[in-house]
Amino acid sequence: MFRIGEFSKIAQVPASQLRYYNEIGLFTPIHSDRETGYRYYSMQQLTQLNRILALKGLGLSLEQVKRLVEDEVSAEEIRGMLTLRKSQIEQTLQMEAIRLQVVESRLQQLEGKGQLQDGDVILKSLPAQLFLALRHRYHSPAEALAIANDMRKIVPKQIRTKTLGRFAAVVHCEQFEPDDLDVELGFLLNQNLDTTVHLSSGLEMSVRELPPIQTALTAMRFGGPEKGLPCYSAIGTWIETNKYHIIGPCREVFAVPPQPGNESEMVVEIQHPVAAIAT
Amino acid sequence: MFRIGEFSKIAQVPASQLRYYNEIGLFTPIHSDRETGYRYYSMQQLTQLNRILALKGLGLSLEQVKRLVEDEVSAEEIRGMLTLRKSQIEQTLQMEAIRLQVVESRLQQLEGKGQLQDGDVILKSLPAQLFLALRHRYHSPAEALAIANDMRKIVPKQIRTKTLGRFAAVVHCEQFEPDDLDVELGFLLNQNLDTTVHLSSGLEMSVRELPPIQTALTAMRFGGPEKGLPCYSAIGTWIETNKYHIIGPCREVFAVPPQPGNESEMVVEIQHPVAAIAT
DNA sequence: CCTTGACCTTCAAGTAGCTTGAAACTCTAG
DNA sequence: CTAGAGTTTCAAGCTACTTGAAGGTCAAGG
Repeated sequence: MFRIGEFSKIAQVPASQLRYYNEIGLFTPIHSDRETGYRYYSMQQLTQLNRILALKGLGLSLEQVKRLVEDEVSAEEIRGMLTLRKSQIEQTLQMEAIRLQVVESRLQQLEGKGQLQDGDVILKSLPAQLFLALRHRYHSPAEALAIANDMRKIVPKQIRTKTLGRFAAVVHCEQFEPDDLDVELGFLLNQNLDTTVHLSSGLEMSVRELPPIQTALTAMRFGGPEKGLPCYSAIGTWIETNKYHIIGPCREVFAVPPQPGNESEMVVEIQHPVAAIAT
Repeated sequence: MFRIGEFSKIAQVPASQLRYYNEIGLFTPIHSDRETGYRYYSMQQLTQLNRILALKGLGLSLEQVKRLVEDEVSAEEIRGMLTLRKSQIEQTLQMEAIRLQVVESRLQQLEGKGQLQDGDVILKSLPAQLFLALRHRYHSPAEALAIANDMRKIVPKQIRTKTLGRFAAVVHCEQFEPDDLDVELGFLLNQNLDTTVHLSSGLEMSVRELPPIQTALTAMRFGGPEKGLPCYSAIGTWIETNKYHIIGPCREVFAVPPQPGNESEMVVEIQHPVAAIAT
């Protein structure tokens, strides 16, 4: 039998942690002196402690570890816990990889420019997104606006509010030509859907997945498209000075959609997928 | 100007979080009503909030984010922060990858056996380890023991206690033959060292790195090598039933080294690198 | 036998980044 | 004027511990 200090040295675990595990009932000393309160551990307990630490090392919570070592758990449940944990790890792995990318972009940006904050352009990484939308060629901005209004009237009646995200646009045409606009309009979704939505014009919206964007350059536009110039020029300047290039269609996500009556109150996030030019 | 609820919907950030950011002075509403305490935000603040969320998304602490957006920070410092963060991410990436491996091993083990706990054999993953050691062929266990005792007397005098880890052995010989033991004896290290240590026999210990073991099968031995049989047989059984194989030399790490006088009190962790047999 | 110092005890508070809840106040539509 | 939605502050809770204070215990040396 060893007192807590010696046992902690042998097990390479801080004594405070052993006390804590005792407190929450995860790992109990083999004997506690009634009079003095001293905890006593035996070498045989090392095995149990190691098992606990191994399970904890997989990233399970102490509550889960406790259930596992107390063995009130079927093989089925264990499999469930581990499979869940596995997918969690896979997810963090992905996310961390993206973070690394963004951090690297930021560092590169620093090299070129010496500061982090350039006007109101922000570097982000965007996950994949479900999108209930219609891609169409419009011959005037007004035509597009009409369809958009139609969508914003019809869609919320057919889809649960919870499922429905923000209104957004993907701009497929390379340049802005007012009489030939190739734009995909629709709603971002929070869950998958298996429906299509028919508009009054007979056109049909369907669901597809927008791919993730590892590095997006974003800017906020307050007001209608006429306010867009400063944003686009800020993004353009950024791209030029930092030696990036655009690698996909631009997205516009409406934080505050245009309300009939005061269209100029809208707020839009402009998202441009970019990448550093290989050097 | 928007009240907190509406702003939180637009920004997609819970109101509680906005209140918290206000409390810690990270993101302050543009106006607070003196009488009612109501917080009011403006659309223009979306940009700032987005910047904050982007930096936080890189995994920086709110304290760090605060310093960055308050802009009391030089480009040099930013670079430092980001480079640090980058290496942290790289590290977690590595660790998570290993966790994933171990979880997968565990799951495979479940497939084969239907339970997690097999005697006292535990699955671990071990990081790379510095090792101050001497590899030598011994012609009897007693000879090895003598060298070990020599090491345990001489080394602690020359190396700081803080640097010195546990006493350990790597068993390079495939089978146990008492008159031809190829064993590497020495101390695990907590920091790198640039010295060699001369033993009284004239032999010399030097530092090398033990490679990491992604999946190790470990068992605890309480007592001398004569107590080893149950451990090795438990490990062997485990390997057989779970269709694994051994992929490297076995290690023995001394949690409680043999004390002259009561050698039988020793506690040793046996570590066997293994991998699932490809199916 | 007593003291000294190492070791142990419990209890409380602190960590990060929030979330949840309670009790009370404010605003807006009908 | 009132109901109900929205807001406020304050407190506590979450995880897995760590740190510190105040005080009790133990073994060795004088």
